[in-house]
Amino acid sequence: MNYWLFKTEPGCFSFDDLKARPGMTEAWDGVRNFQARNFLRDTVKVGDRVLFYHSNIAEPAVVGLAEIVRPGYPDTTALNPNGEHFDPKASVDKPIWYMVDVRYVKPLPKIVTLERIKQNPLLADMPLIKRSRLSIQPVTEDEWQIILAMGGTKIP
DNA sequence: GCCAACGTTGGC
DNA sequence: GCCAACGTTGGC
Repeated sequence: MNYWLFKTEPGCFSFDDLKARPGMTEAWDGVRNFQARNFLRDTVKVGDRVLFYHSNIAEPAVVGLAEIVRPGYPDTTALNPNGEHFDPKASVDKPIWYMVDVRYVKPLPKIVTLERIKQNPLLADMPLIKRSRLSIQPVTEDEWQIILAMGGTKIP
């Protein structure tokens, strides 16, 4: 069991967007960073837990929990020349980019803002603090427990 | 909207 | 393979 933090811009795809599809899963596509790609392709497994983080807004925060329901598979949005995630170097044989499928689990009763995370010395090693641009980040079990506690919930 | 951080590209 | 230029991310 691994824990992750997935970042998204809510104007593009928000936690409510995921919630709005009850019983369905969503493909986490469009990741175009090699380190994040490696996590999606090699490390993310079915059943892994995900902190859903909203970035690039006035109050960036972990807002809810999700779960991996399908491990890494080729991101076909890279093959669509009309899509915004098109990569001319990608092909069916060499997809380059990967995505996973996630499902909505539940919101945090109290969102955990970046500000609160930065104030907690136990969370100082999170990539969110020092490598804020990485969009798929591993989270330790301790960090997971702390953030859930700060969010007013327990392991789902 | 600004700008620092930093990942990627491409010339050499 | 180095490194300057460039583009993007994301907090503020």
